[in-house]
Amino acid sequence: MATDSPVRVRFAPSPTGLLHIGGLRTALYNYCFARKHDGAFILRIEDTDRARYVDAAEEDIREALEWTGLDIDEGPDAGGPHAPYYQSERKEAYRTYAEQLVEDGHAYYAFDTEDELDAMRASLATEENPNPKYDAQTRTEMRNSLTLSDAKVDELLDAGAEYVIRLKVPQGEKIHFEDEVRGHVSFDASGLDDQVLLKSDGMPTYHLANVVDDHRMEISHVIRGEEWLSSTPKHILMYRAFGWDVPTLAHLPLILSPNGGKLSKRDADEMGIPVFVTDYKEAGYEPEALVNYLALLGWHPGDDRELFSLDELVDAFSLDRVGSSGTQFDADKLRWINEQHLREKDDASLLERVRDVAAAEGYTPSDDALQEIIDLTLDRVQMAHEIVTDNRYFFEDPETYEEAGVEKRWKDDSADLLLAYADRLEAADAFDTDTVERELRDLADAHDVGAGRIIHPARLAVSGRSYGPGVFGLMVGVGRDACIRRMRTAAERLG
RNA sequence: GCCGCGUUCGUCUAGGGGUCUAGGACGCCGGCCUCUCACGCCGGUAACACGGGUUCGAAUCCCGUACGCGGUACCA
Repeated sequence: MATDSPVRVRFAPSPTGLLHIGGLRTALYNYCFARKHDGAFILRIEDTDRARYVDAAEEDIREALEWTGLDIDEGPDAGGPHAPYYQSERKEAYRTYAEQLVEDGHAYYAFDTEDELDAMRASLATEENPNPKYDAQTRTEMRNSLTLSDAKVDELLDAGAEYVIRLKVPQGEKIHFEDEVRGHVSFDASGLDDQVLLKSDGMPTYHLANVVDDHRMEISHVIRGEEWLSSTPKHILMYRAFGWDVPTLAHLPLILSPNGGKLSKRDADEMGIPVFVTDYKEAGYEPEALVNYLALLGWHPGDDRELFSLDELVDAFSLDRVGSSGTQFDADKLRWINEQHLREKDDASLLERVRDVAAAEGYTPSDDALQEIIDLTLDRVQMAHEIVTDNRYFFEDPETYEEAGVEKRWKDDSADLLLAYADRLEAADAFDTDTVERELRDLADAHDVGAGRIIHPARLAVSGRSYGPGVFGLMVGVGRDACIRRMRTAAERLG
């Protein structure tokens, strides 16, 4: 294993759709590992599947990485010594490598058509073995350069017949490797099939392109999802056939849906758990929070800390603290982490953040007013947008009054008390929390009632709700004219 | 079906032969604070999948079973 070489890791997504949350976590772990070891973080676009290629996917990946702050050292935009970073642009190079394998006896041409393959599988499939392989056994009965004469093979090749190149998996061999998160892993080669390396359209499969690129880009550590664990022995075989060192391997546990299954678009929608990174952005999560949460999903810092900035994650990260079991997504915890990050934001950036949110809702308060609203609401929300969307009374008069609140707090004398309070506020020579409170308490004394007798109706009148920030601050945040107006309106509406 | 990987509170996890009457966090419940709601603080609930073995001693090591997940494509 390449242990002394400089750390070079890659995030190698396939542009087949929007970037999945699991993909972002893979990118994050790679990023942290690279930064931790002063290595390089490389982005490589694995666009070898023409059929599933989605044009907007690459832009989405780029945006997701930028949003979360995972800076790329080498890649399509950043450039680098191993360009191009698109596999589709290296089509011919892979063919050369595949042919080299054929020449060396580690791979072979196969001319079987899709129908022939289907027929083979159909005839061999049994209940015991529903997925027959193209392996050491079956390849002897198929049309390939192992069963056909050299002359026939040349003839087919010359005639431009469609073919693939398949890996010639050795028989009865045990393939062992060390995984940084799982320890020792071994597979029996007879359980593998003769993996297609070069497709009939001339494109490499993932397996070929991945091994070739990881080698030529001098990737030191392959950190990827557990879904690749089963194909790792094929990759090892290829490294061996090429005579290359195998990078250090680390397979990350998969992210599961809260009900245990795979995190799918469908049940994610049903449980309000976005699958795509862009959906988190749209839902209003702080990128720092998402990153923090994702880091903790399958990795543990070794102490009791839970709140991390990206830099702190880098500092604390190590592969040997990555867990090996699948991990269920917990939206509540994410929200909690989001809340913590929101509170750690400095005033200026929080103000800017909330200003954007307000603007999106059609509100354009002054910075002073907005700052006041933030001060009043920050410890009552988990999401930035909730400062605005859960507290619209700062921007507009309430149209309705919370029923349970009215039931509980609105008494026979409430209207009269509020009317009197409104008059006092109108006459007051200031409108700050002290004045507002003093006027209220004086009024309560004058009527010989508890302050709550006015406080609660006032809150109801001004915000339409029975809960929220302390009334005095709330009223100042709403403003004198609006408060007076709303109290008089409520007195009229609620009697 | 076969192959592989996994299994500690509901969830994320710590712990990796004795320090474990199993620790932390989220959630949930209760209390305090209080004009309400939050915040904060205090307290509580709740787990070693099961069965065998090894050992003086097992959550920790081994085997088996169950369950979960992944793979089993000219998809990645």
